[in-house]
Amino acid sequence: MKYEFDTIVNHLVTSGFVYQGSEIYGGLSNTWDYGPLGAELKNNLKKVWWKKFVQESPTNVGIDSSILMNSKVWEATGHVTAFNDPLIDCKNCRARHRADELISKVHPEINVTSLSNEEMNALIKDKKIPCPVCGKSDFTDIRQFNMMFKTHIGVVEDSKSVVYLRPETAQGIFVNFRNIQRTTRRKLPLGICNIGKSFRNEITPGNFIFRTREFEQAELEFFCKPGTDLEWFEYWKNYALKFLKSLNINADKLRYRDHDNHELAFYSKATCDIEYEFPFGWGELLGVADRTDYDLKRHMDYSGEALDYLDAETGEKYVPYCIEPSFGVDRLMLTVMCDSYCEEQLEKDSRIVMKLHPALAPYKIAVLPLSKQLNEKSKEVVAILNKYFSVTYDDTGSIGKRYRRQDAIGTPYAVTVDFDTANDQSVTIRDRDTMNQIRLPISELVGYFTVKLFY
RNA sequence: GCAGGCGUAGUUCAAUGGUAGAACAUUAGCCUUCCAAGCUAAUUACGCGGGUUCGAUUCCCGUCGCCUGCUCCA
Repeated sequence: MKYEFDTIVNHLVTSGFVYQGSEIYGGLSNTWDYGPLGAELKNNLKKVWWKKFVQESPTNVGIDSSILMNSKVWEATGHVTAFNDPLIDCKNCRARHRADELISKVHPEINVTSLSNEEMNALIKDKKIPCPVCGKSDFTDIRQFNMMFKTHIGVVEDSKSVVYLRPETAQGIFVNFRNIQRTTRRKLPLGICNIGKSFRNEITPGNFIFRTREFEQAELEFFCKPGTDLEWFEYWKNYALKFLKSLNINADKLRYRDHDNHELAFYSKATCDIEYEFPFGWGELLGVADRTDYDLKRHMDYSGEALDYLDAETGEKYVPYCIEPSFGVDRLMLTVMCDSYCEEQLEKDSRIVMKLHPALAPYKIAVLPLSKQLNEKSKEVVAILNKYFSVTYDDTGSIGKRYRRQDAIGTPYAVTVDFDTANDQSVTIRDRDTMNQIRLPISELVGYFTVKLFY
């Protein structure tokens, strides 16, 4: 069943998963805040990612690196000069294009990445490359838009204190490679994980939280011996897909997409995306890239520090290659929210259910007294369960209505306290997906849910 | 950023050059006691700013935001 994107977005916004940023001031374009439910879901998502990529991995460790970095980092990586889109406007129809793409569309044999802006300008004029929209060839000169956000350290805005908000979290890992390798005493292969915010001044953000200028990444930089990189590339491609499937994401809506040579990033030897079929179409969820030894080598050049690795067994010294699976956390959010949303027709009416994996659900258990007179006993049950699980409580409206409310936010279990509870010390557990009910003693609840909610 | 469309309670929709109604939702009470029941109340809206006008939610301009396309990539 396919649902309109607007329908899903509306549900997420009205139920407390996502709010428009700065809403009371008329909003700020393409900024979003996660509400109580969204924040829980996002934390859960990061938790299971960390569990799969750090905790359960024999090779990987995790760090938390800072957003602000020495500007030389971005000179070394090439972001200051190359993380720019060469934009060009058609004077006739006013459409905006990327100059490099204009050229490669008509002349795929030309390697546009090696061209300077002046060369591209000249080429477009010489070859009379047409505008794909109106067909004329009458363009402005190329204008460079740096996609990195700039700010200043210190209260005085002089040029010496310019710093950038990182456009990717990866560099926090590369610059720490030596520290981590030394302090953990790990041998290669060694993977280093990092979750954090990145910032890109995108030209065209949109599709709700799919593309925003501030976004969160969950990245792994996996360092290995040159020559073994393609093997690891395949390994992490599979691992990433398996991870997504373990979250009950519909496998039919997931696919690999290999990058053609001409669309590879300047630092990458091979890249494969995993895409999800959103209601608005296929979109990238994560990318796995073979970054080769590009980053470490550049940092060696620019910092003058040795970042190579000594294999004590063989005596070999080399600069490791790096495989990077890079997740967009907000895109993962959007994926699980879209994927789990459904509307079910029941006998008398219908219900909205978010069939979230229990490990991801904002609330694991809703405690619902059958009557408001049972408040006291119900709150005792809450106090037992909330030591272990994220629990919510609701005593307003009919019991059926409260079940529906929990369905709509993805709560997998409801515990109902009724008039027998005081006598038999038992409660009814209602399952979100099947709507079945079982009765269980209160003393067995924690054990029961621990098993049910295990990821 | 460019082109087109849109902007009235939380949601879905009305009406109007004389400042707005409904349904659902929400909250409280009664009733009920395991899947959106009923009754009685209550809360809540013309995105923002300026202009025309005696008077603007309505007309005009600007702005902000949203949607669609160009775009792109975590």
